[in-house]
Amino acid sequence: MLDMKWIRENPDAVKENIRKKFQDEKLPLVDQLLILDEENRRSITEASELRAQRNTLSKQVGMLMGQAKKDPSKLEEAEAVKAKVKANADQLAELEKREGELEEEIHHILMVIPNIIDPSVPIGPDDSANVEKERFGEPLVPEFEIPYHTEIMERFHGIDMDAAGRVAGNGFYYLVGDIARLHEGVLAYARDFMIGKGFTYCIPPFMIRRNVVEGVMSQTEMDAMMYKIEGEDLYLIGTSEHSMIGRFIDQILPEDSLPQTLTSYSPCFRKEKGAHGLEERGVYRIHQFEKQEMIVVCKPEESMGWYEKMWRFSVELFRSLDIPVRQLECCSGDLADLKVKSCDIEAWSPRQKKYFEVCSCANMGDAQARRLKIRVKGADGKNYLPHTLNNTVVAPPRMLIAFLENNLEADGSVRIPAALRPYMGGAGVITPKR
RNA sequence: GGAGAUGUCGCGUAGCUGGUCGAGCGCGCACGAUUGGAAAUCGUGUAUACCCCAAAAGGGUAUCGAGAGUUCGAAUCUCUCCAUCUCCGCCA
Repeated sequence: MLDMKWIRENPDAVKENIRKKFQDEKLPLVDQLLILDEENRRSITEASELRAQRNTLSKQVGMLMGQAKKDPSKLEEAEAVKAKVKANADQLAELEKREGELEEEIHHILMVIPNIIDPSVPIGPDDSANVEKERFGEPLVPEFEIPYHTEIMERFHGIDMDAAGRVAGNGFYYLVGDIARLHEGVLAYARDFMIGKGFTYCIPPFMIRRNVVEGVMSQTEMDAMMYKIEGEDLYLIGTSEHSMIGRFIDQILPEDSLPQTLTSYSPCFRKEKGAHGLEERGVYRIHQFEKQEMIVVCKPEESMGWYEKMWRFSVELFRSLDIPVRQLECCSGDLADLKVKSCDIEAWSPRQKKYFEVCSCANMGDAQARRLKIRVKGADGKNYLPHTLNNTVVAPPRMLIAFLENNLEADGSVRIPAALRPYMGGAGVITPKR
C-alpha cells in the first residue's frame, strides 16, 4: 500500500512501476484514484466547515439556554438557532455519506496498486523469469534411486496417509515414530538456530479475529486460505506472520525497540483453494503444517541489510543439514503487490533433479506498516513507518522432503547431520523398520 | 460459562445530575530561567490522523476501549461488542 500523498505527487512513477510488473490493466486506476482523491479532499474540507458551523451554533444554544434561566425570552432565540442547525444537518449527513464512499473506493484502489519495487528487481512477466542468483552446495544425484518422499517415510513406518484421509480427509497426515521426531527435531533445531542469531522466540495465537485477518490479507486471499471457526469470530492462522504482525497493528513503537527480530513457531492451516489443489501427492501441499518463521520490523534504512541477512540465515540452516539450495530472486511480475523485493530459497531434490521452494523471504518496505498503521516514534518526536520483512526458517513436513531425499543412504537409512543429532537423541542415523 | 466492578491525553487520577471539556491536577518528559555545576525551585510546553494554506505561521475537523444510537450539542445518557479486575463454576 502506497502513500496517497506520494501518489499524488508521483503518478508517473506509480504507472511506470505498474508497467514493470506487467499489470497494465491497473494503469487507469491511477488517474481514477487522483480524481477520487481530489473529490475526497474537497468533501472533507466542505464537511469540516459544516461541522465547524454546527459546533459554533451549538455553543450559542448552550449560552442562550444558560441565559434563559434568568430571562425566559432567550428560550425562543435558542430554539431558532436549534432550527438553523437542524436545517444544515441533512446536507452534512449527505456529505458524510459521500465521504465514506469515497474513502472506501480510494482504499480499495490503494490496496490494489502495487508497491514500488526495488531497482534491483529483475523485470519479467511471471515466475518463468525468476532469476537464479547463487547455488550453495553441490546438487548431487546419487547412483541409487531416490523414492518418492512418502515411500521413504513408509519404510520407517513414519507416515499414515490412509488413516489421515479417513479421519480428517485429503491433505492431512499422521507422522509416526522417527519421522515425527525428525519433524519436531527440525523445528526445535531451527528455533535454536534463530535464537543463536539473536532472534527472540515467540509463540503467537493460532487463531485470530476477522479484523486482524482483514488487515493482513485481501478478501480473495482470505477466501482461498483461511479456515473459520463456526459460531466464533475466529480464524485459524495460515502462518504465524498473521498473528505476529497483528501484534503491531495500530501501535506506535518506541524507536529504541527496533529492530524487532522475532522468530515465531506455529501450526499453519490452509484451505489451498484454487492453488494447484492437493494434486501433488504426499506432504508437499497440505492443509496443515508447522512453521518456524522470522519476522523483522526495522528502520527503513536498515531493511535491505536485514533482507540479505535473512535469506542467508535460511541458506546457512539448510546447508548445516547437508541440503543443497539455491537463491531464486522473484522477478517484477512474480512479486506480490505488497513486496519491494523477495526471493525464494529452493532446496535440491535429487529425485526430481530440480530445486523446489522451501523458504520465501520478502521485504515489504513500509507498505505493510502503512496498511496496518504500525508506526515508530522517532528521536525527533515525529512518527514514521518502519519496514517489515519476513522469511521462512523451516516449514515441515515439506522441509522433510528435502531432508530425507538428500540424506538418504543407499542402504535405505537416513543420515542425521551433526547439528540435528541432539534433537534425535544423539543418533547419527535412523534405519528403516523392515 | 455465571455474578459484580472497571476502561479518560506516556503513567496515576478528576470529570460521568449532557454545553464554559480535547479535557483539570499530580508524576514523568522537553526546553528556558536560576546555579560555578547539580539538586531543589520557578516558567513554558508536552497526543494521533486528516483537511485548508506554495511553505512556515496559523486555522479547521475527528478521536475520552471500539462501534452504533438519542440530541442543536455526548467523556458524560442508551444499545452492541472488546478488554481488564474480583468472586463462582469448569477444565490441560
